[in-house]
Amino acid sequence: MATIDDVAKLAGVSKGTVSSVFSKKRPISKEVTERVLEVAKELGYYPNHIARSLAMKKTMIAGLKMPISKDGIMSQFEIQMINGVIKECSKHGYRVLLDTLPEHDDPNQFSSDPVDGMIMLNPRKHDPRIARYEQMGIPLVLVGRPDPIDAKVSYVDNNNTQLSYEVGDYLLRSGHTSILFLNASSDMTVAYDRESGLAEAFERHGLSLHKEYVINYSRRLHSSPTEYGYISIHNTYQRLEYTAVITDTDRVALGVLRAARELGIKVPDTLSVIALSNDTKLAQEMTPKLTSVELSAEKLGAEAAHLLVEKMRDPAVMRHHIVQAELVYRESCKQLR
Amino acid sequence: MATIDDVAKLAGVSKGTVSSVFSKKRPISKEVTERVLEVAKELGYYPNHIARSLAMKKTMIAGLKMPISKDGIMSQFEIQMINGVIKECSKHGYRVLLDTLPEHDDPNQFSSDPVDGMIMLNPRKHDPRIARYEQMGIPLVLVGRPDPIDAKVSYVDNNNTQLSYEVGDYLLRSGHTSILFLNASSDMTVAYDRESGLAEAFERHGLSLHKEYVINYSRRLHSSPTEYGYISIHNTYQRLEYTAVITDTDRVALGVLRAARELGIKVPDTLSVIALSNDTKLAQEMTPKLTSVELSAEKLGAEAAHLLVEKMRDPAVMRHHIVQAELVYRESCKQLR
DNA sequence: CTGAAAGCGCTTACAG
DNA sequence: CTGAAAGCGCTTACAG
Repeated sequence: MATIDDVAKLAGVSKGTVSSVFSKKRPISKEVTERVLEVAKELGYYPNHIARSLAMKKTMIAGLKMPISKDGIMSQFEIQMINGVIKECSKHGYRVLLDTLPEHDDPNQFSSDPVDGMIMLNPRKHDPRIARYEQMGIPLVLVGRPDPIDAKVSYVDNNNTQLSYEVGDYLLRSGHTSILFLNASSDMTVAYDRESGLAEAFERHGLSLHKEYVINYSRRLHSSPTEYGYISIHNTYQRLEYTAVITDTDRVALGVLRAARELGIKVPDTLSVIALSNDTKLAQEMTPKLTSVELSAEKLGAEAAHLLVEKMRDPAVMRHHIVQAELVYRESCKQLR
Repeated sequence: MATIDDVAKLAGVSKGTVSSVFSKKRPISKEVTERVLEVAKELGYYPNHIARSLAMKKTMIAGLKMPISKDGIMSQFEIQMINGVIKECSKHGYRVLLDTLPEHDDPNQFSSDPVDGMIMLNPRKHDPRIARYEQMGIPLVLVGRPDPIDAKVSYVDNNNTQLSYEVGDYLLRSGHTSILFLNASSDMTVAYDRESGLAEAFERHGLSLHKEYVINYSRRLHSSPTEYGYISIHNTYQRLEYTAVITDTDRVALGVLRAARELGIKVPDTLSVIALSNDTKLAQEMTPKLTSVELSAEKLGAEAAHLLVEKMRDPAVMRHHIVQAELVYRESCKQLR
């Protein structure tokens, strides 16, 4: 393919002039501009992004480091997060490089990415990569908090514990005292955070969260989140007699609603339902419309990207940002008093 | 940050030697290797990907050209497709550059991407970018067929026309003669393809597809796909008296089911419902379980990536690949005879 | 407004 | 096994 040299020669000008015609960084006379453009078109010349990046030390690309799980499945949360990153980046003229390649065993094989900055998902404990990006002088923003917490690194995160406290408090204040909690899979830190938040709400109301009212999703036991919700209601409703159920996601709630319909339980009249995340975005399209928490995975991504953009402008910027998930009241909960 | 020169000097060797230590492209003695590695570590040296790319004319990055809609929403189809692309690319050591930046008005501003090849979504009619990538010598694979069809470009696509023929044929053979078609937005080529496939099925059965039985989604008129399905049933059921409805996606079907419930229409007893795509993956979690088409968006992405990897190895490769969408029979359709 | 030249940080024949 | 030098295709002071 044609290079800047080819164009310069054929147009009878210097490379610098051709460069300026395309970058517009210094004024070029109209005649010359036209001649260069014409020749460029004739030759099918397009500036080489890599060469330009090398010369300018700037790529206008933001990296997103996101190890892909072995089964290759991205969660809805990840997907929305990516979406947020992309939107925010493209707003500022950055493109996004998805780096899903697994880490090489040999740290010497570690190669820099052609990026101006990096967003890293789910940092591990004592993640060595954090120091590496520091050394390379690549601005870094984490999604999820660093462990141990490091005041020198920027990150964004959700307020999971506080959130389930809020949800629990809302239901308890509404007069519900017996609440079924269909939590996330127990190996997720978010499940832990949520349970402790909910337990705290119970305590605050002089009650306690009974173990048998907490069920965890299990990929092994449940064929799908919806099935998980469906089965759990059928298995427990007679026995436990709760007046409200908190579900992991809206998909789980979908199963709860179905089971309720079958059992003749009116939602929200005899059973209130509330979902801790709005995965499928279908909450307001259900019958009844589902009261749910907007986790704002997308916002999380957008905030991370926003922070990164700032950091790329000024590497001294250092900040933490907690994205407040928001409880959206719709039609699936009822005040008992 | 440290460069190859710094390392070379401090280790008392040439740049070429340092280069070889990292690339392992030619053997370096053990002593020298160790010395270089030590110095590199001390200096915090990591090879510069951009400089390497320029020298090698190879980036190990695949581009994914995907204009982001103004509201910034990616459809489930796009998301799954991206997922497929990423999986396949990372399998072959490629990272993915998401290029969501809107096309610049000025074609002279068009800049090459730092990629070894490109996957482009939804090519437009007479898309000028196709020729551009050709000129730049960048291997290109389209997702969706080029318009007009160009034998020189590689692409993957669904068999949309045939598929809706199949769906129509299935319903007609089942004894349905009056079918409502809630099609995609009319500006999408897929909407055209589907309608012509369905019309063909009608003809084959000696019938014809009446215009008023075909409704197109409109972002302006409908607040959501689900709403589109819901409203459309309410607006037409008394007047048109169909026994089956084909919907654009499963989300539209969700609205249809809700409207049917309200109107006391039994699905599938008095109304059969079938969705042409399985966007939310909720088809089998609905009540009744929805008969729907599995478009295999992810497969589409993976196939595109696979083709691209081949093309990057050998630019002469040229191929079309049709991903067969599959009609999955569940519980929402009834045989009338 | 334009040119000549150095420089960005690597790789790669060529030589030894 | 290693070095010196040219080259990848741009940008950017410096000079005029």
